[in-house]
Amino acid sequence: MSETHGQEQSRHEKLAKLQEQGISPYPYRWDRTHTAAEVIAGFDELSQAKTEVKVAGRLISRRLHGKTQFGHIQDSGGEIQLYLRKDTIGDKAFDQLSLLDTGDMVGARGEVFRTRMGEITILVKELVLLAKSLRPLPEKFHGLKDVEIRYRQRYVDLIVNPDARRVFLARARIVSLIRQFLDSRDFVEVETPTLQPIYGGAAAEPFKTRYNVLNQEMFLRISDELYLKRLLIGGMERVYELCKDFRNEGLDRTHNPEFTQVEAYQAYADYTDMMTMVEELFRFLAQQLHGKTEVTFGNETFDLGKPWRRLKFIDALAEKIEADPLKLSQEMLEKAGAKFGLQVTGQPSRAKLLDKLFETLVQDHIVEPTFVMDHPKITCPLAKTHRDNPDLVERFEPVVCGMELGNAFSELNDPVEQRHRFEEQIKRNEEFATLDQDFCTALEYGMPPTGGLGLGVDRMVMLLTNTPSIRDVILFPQLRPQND
RNA sequence: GGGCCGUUAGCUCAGUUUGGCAGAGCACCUGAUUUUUAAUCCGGUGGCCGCAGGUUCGAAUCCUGCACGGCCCA
Repeated sequence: MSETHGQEQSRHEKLAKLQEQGISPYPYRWDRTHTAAEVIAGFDELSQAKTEVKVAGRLISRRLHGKTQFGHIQDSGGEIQLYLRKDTIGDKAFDQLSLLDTGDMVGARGEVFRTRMGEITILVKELVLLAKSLRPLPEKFHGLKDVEIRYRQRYVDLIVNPDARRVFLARARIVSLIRQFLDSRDFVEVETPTLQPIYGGAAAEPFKTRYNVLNQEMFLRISDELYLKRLLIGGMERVYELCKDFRNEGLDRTHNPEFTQVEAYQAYADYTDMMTMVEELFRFLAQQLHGKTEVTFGNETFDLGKPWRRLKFIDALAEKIEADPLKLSQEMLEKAGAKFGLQVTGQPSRAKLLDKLFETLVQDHIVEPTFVMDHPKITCPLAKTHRDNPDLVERFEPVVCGMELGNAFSELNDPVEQRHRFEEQIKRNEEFATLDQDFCTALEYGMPPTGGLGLGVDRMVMLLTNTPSIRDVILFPQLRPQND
């Protein structure tokens, strides 16, 4: 056991004294009858009938007054004040209160009343220690601000920062509302492999692992796309999956190596249907969450009730570089990149250069909800060729405040073209290009025309809760290991 | 990958410019206090100043390297 000092030492001493006195610091259960919120909501009835209530939670504050004590306990839905009197709980029990600390889990039994200052309070007849806390909590007034401790010890953050609790409750609500939205449109939720023998569905570096029994290299999925499309081939006309994807890439304000994505595929639809669905989904989420469609993110406020702006990839980029991006050679693209201060590592492909140029020159400056649409064909092997322009694909990315929220296509369902596009990608030496033979085989059985959509749930939560860092919407974000 | 900033008590922070006893508030401990609520009042405890080197009579402070975190750029 590690050495303890100061406040921790004092708590260990109290623990020992409790045990000497035959008081279990870690009893088995407590029959709670009411939550803090229920006591407050039911106050009139409870106080009138002098109903005895049993509450439980973490003791988060104490105010000692000689022969009385006040304190608050916090449970998952709120706080309630406790009032302890020596003449109510008895001399011995009152003396034993000195062995309690803020941070301890306790159960309290008593009657409800309103104090002189008007606060609903429990006059405690019995106070039971439910779990001794051996470490002091951060100070209540300034809270816990050190972001590193907040992320590394999220449990402490959740105890002391109401804002952290608010964001994660909102996240749970958003996830639930996304399911509700899709379920109500007859989408079927499915589960596809996280461990995949070949990765695909995006251009990203995968995490590699090994399945010993098969002596086979495996990958954590970077996307669910190719499995979900197999289900459309199998006759499931509307499917979705809400799960973690993994990308072996950098860490920053909008990237975590494991992140949550919802992917939905709808047979007989195209990307314009997916645009409508995105608009409806965000309108629904904002309305359900905030009671209005106006959303504020940082300094920007916009109305998710309105249709999103449509911005053609090629037009927007052409305006910035003053040339037709489709007609520029590799060398000219590299020159343009250099001109605008782009630093692309390794040997950048044409597709990557176009993407980077667009990101820097256009996407980062987009504020209002926008569908960036009709990308150059080479940037994406899985989208259907544009019905009006053979050099483009029917694809769009929802972007808000420079943040890419997802990706959607009219899904390519021509098996011959699909195989060709994969092969071309590999021939061009695109990073992380793969050819999933079984997926190509599946397509040969016939996939209906399909609209597909992937949305980054973490970023959606950021947007809808006005949280600028992805680490504040992921309970346990990735950090570098501490070495000590 | 590059630049800038941060790391001091359990927590929130001063102190670094100009080297000279390690500080405050809250928390904690002792005492007073039977309707308080950032309770109040008396007295007290608590430090690997992120880590490792260097300069100096003397380093939290100056220099070098490293770690972690944040912001910006790419």
